[in-house]
Amino acid sequence: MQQKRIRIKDIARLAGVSAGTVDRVVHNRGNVSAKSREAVEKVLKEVNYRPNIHMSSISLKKMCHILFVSPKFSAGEYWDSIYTGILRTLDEFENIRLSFKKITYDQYDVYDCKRIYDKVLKTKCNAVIIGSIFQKETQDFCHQLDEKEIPYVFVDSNVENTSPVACFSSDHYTCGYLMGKIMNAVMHDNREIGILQAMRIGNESANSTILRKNGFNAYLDECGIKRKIHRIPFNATEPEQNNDIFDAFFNENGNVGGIVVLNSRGHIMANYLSSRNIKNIKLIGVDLTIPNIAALKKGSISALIGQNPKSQGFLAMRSLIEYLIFKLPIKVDNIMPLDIVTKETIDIYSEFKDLVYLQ
Amino acid sequence: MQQKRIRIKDIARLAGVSAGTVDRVVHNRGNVSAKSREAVEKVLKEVNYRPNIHMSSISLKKMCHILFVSPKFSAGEYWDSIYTGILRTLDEFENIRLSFKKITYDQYDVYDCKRIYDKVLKTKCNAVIIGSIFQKETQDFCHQLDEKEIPYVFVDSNVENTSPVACFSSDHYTCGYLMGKIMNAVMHDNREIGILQAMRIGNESANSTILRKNGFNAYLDECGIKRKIHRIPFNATEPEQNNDIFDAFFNENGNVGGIVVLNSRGHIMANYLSSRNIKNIKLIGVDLTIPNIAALKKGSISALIGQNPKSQGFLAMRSLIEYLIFKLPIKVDNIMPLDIVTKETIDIYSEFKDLVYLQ
DNA sequence: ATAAAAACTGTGTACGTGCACAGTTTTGAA
DNA sequence: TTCAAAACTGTGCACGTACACAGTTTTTAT
Repeated sequence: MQQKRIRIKDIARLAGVSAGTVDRVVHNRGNVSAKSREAVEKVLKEVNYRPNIHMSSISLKKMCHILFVSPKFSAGEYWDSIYTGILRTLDEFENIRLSFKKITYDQYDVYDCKRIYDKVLKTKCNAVIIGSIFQKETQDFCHQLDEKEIPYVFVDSNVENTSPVACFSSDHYTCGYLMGKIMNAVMHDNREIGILQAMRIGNESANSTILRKNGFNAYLDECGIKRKIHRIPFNATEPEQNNDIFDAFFNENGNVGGIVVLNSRGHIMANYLSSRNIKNIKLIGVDLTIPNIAALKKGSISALIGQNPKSQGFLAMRSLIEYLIFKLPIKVDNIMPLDIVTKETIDIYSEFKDLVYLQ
Repeated sequence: MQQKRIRIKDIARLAGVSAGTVDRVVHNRGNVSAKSREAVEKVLKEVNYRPNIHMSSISLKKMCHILFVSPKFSAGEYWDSIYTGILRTLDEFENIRLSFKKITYDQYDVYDCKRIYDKVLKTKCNAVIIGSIFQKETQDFCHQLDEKEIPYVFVDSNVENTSPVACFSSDHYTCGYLMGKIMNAVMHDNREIGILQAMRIGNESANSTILRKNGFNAYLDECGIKRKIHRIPFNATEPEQNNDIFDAFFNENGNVGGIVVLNSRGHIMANYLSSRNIKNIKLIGVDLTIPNIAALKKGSISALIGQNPKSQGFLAMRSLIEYLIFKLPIKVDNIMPLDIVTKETIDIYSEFKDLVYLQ
């Protein structure tokens, strides 16, 4: 069963070179003649060499600097969960020489994001984990990373026209599609639907919210559902203004029976409905943040979709380490599952997800 | 950030003994005076020593033999998924000296199970992963393992009055409860419900099926649902006889609108219904086996509950390694999540679960 | 043709643990 | 008191890799 593993030394012998040369080939360090390299590569292929990761870890002398760039977050929020997942991986690889830092920007201020991206580019680091909000700015950022040959990994969502080492995100379109399905299941009448989407300053780039909206509409179309759909404005930066906005909306539209919140702020609408004592409107949201869970438990949210952010962070960091340190092949596109959570399942779900990471 | 890790050597110095003595204390190998042990233990506590896992792996000389005892299985079945998970862990720890063997019994023949258990007890091994069907026999088996001080881990379900290192299973009661909830959601009329449970030879011990039934009934009770419920007999050992059994049942009970299959053989009922061209009966099943998935995709099963068997195997094996090799603290009770899968979500679910393990 | 530079190659060490073995002290029986 | 056995303790090696450094060969410039 446990046949003797092939070592660098064995490969050196088979290829008729020294261990140092094999090492140079394996790590692509240069200073190897074409003849030697070919000989070594031939043997490597023949024996399917896989380095002993324990020995690699031990012998690694270089310090590896990794940065996490993401929107600002507080405890229990979506991005905090991603961060927690990253820390979990760091804990697992505590015996490897790694330095890690997070650096955050205001997700409602594209200029702050740019500023932070520039700051990162000036920092000496070996890899970046990116939580992107602004498509175009992130593209530019990535192209500069490409130039500097700094690898990067996406969490939360992919960014087009970039070449990340890996991407860990849920399928936002399917998320919206699922929300349509659930909304249709929980609304037992023919009333109208409201869609909540954040008002963002400047041009609204193709982000997760848009994809979710497309998925939501697609479900309704496919099923031939002909409910009237309203867009409900929503102020993410100044939440205290929302009560007035919502009041105005419901004054005009009295026949709304279901609301879909396409970002993680479902609890704001939930609390509004509670405060106005409106009870017959079904609410579907995204992300198992602490306030969302509270609203779910109270019954003011009917269902939440979980995107497994902790696992995203965990896996992103792990992929990066495998790529950087262990030179292992990495799967680029990784779609995380969407969890449907209701009042009845939230407790078992929470308990479980506290302990569990997907891998 | 990366402060110098404390080594065995450092502890030896701090405790005023040699590295060998520290090693003996850490691994509980005896041959240490009370005075030395106390000194070392004091330092260990103070510095919160955690051995470098890579060095441990490298230096470990002993071969560790692990056995997996489970019901017989073929490719794509429930127990095969658990096995696949175990193999995944073995792959991850390929650099550790491990030997692994599976040994299976007929889950419908308690005598075969006993015979296999006896065989295991005669084999020299360091730990056992147990997939239990027969409660009482497994208890006896475990007590004998206890005597021989051989640690064991459960997958699929827990066994009372035993002291496993860990247990990885889903909550079968909640599974049944969920099935009740789903059944209630998909049945849009007041027709009756059928429950399928395997006829097992000899005494039917408290297994997962019974727990699921209790959960199912509990949901209906809680919601005050007053549907008539029938028990449908089911021959697991001779499936070709089931057509006649089912024919007889449906002749007598024409008003059944939903069927719950409490084991992984939902596809058998699904195929029966298809063959008789019965279309208006909703079917809920357990486990994402290949034939069950096929029936789900065809639409003859409305929903399946997944128990994450791959993750169970993966985690069980990993816990065992952490316990045996790395002397890490292990969480004993580990409840795996239940996934609700429908025709719409099966593709994304399958693709994902092929790559993903919970951890 | 010769020296210098560049390209290439081999050797040797550190990493921290598990464990074997040799060496030392304590215990206990005669 | 003596000596063997038991209990205890310290030393040193193997594990396979990454990487530094010294040494060797080839190329290039004069």
